[in-house]
Amino acid sequence: MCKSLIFEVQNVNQTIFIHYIRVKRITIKDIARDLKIHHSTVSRALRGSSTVSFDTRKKVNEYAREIGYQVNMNALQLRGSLKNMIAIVVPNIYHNFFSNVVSLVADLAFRKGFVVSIFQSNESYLQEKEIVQMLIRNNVAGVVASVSMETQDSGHLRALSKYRIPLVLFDRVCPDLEVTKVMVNNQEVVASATEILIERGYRHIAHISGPSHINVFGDRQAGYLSALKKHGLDYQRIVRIESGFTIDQGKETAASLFMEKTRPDALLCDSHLLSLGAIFKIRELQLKIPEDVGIVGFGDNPYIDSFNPGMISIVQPDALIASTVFELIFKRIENFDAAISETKMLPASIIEK
Amino acid sequence: MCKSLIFEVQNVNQTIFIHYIRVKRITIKDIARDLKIHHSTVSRALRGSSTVSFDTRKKVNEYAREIGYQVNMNALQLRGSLKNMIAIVVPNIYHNFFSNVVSLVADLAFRKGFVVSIFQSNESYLQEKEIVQMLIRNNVAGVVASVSMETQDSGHLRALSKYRIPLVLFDRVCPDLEVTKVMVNNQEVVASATEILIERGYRHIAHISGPSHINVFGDRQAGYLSALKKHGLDYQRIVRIESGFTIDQGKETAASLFMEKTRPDALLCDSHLLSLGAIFKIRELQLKIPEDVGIVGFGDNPYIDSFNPGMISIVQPDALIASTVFELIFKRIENFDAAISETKMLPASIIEK
DNA sequence: CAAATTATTGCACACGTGTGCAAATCCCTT
DNA sequence: AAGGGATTTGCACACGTGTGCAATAATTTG
Repeated sequence: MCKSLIFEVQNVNQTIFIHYIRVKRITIKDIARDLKIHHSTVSRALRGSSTVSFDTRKKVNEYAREIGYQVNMNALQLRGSLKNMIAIVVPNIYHNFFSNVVSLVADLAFRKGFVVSIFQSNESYLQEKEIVQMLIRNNVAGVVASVSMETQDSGHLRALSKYRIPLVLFDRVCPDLEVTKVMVNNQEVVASATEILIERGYRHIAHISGPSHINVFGDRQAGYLSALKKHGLDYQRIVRIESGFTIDQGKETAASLFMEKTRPDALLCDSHLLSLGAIFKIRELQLKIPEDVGIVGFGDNPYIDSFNPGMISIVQPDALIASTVFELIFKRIENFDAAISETKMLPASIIEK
Repeated sequence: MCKSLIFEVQNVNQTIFIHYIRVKRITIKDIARDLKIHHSTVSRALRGSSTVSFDTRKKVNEYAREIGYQVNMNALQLRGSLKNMIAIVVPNIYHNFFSNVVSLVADLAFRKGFVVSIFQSNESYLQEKEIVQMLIRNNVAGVVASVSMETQDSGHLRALSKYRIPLVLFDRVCPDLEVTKVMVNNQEVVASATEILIERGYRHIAHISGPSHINVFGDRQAGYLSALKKHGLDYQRIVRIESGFTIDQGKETAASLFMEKTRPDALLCDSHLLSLGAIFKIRELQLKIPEDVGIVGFGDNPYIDSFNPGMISIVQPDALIASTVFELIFKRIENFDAAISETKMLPASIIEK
């Protein structure tokens, strides 16, 4: 009944064994046998075809329900390369920004009858590549992604086009890839936030950011620099963090910045967790926010503001991003060539405390 | 090249249309044709069979890589009901507890070569049922789930057994279902937390909980009541919230509790978001924590404690839960009948501030 | 009542893959 | 050169489903 065979597969960085299990499932042929009719008739009856007599249709549907028949999607998809799964690939889901967007897109897609799968790259290019290849193997209808920090090469994403699987990138995108994109006006909003700091009198503003080859961070760094230039400030300091953002990194980076000969009096943090870490470190150092140090963070945590740590928050339009992303991927699933290379730029807002 | 057909499908509560797209993909037959050999030889070559000559093997693999061939998992799964996808079904991923556990299980599974899909029931029984049926249709290797608040009937989960798809429930489980379970000692830890409140002098302790038919909440309510009884306290007050937990609900519930004739002097909150809401309301009312009101919350947010709102946190062992869950689902994927109806009870801990 | 029309059902194939078995090719030995 | 074993390749089928087409059954028509 249950025969198990072992299968060698080359994974990210190790050879592992996948155990494939063989079990028999209830099929239309079982129904056909029991009802003494042909399985093609069963198929038509289940699809509600009017070429099947009402009696047969009724009998088949009732019996199918009785024995708990479920169609085998693999057969269905194999037959016609039928697809009803949308995959979402994000660096992680513990950043509220990602889990919010993912949640919202998933709900919209579910309502339209799609199955939504969520995948985490863990900010690893290799894992991201592995995931994308797996998605091709699994015949997904469409892919929504925000790339990892390590991702510079976009070959794995190009492969999706080869298989005519539509792709929509959001937030973090590949600049060299001509594909549907949903982005936030990072440069503009960070420039504004920096100006707010300047207007409030801070003169030594440091920017804790990510690798500049990622549009999100490159744009923010450009916005930061343009604001400094506009106001003729000399001091400029960008710390680029290459791996994923954590609270500890926020703490450490803040600590080392405060050790530098020219101490910053304001921190512009590109991630919610970084700003939290920075705040903890600042409190440890017995400094006050915003009197001693100004903080700008990305407030993807809806309730953190309620603790009123005195920071300025840049808020991304999660719901708008999600609905735009879904609208575009849906359009492209219906017609692969539609909205290709379309870029939407959505406005972030700033909450001053 | 791209023929699109429309398909009527009965969804949760509406009839919707799924657009199935037909595209042709690169197959081993393409490789066979180009290399003028039989597709079965290609198949063997790709699998690294030693019955294929070294030259042919090399030629095939190089060509496959060159044209970007990816195996069609649908065909693979259809052939032998091969399965390499683990599905995780949770009420949502915006509660840190769930996103943490999901994240960790996903990573462990990925390392073993499984593909992990994450699904949200949104605390809805109907959506949960829909998801589970879809998982059966899609031939998953195993299912990990934490049920929605609405889930009382477990028929949809039983259906998994019929198809011999292993199931591991964690945290919120179905009491009437004989299946592998990973739980936390809720009753015990809540009893302890309640006793801590009592020892600190609080006498009117209210409990904001969930529907008692869910083990997690039923157990916690029992723990709460047993502690009160043990210390001979009269006041007992349980507010049962039937839908998902939000910050606003925490606020509202706290507000209404403080309007009652006997005002509670401590709140035991069954969710992180509930306790946050309660804290905000308490601050609004100009009350102090812990002087005026004691708060116990489920601290599934690792950094919230750093804001030191003066609360007592019950911390669940996320990593241990995740590794236990994965260990069990893996065992059951290898052998469906192993560890069935095994129940693991893991210890939560209390952080006093 | 026979013929024509329509309603219903069965047959066979395709989708992409892997594998048992047979056929074909190769190399070695005598 | 012929036989024999070992190596390599091809053939055919199965997995579950849906659909064009043909065959049958039921109904209507003249």
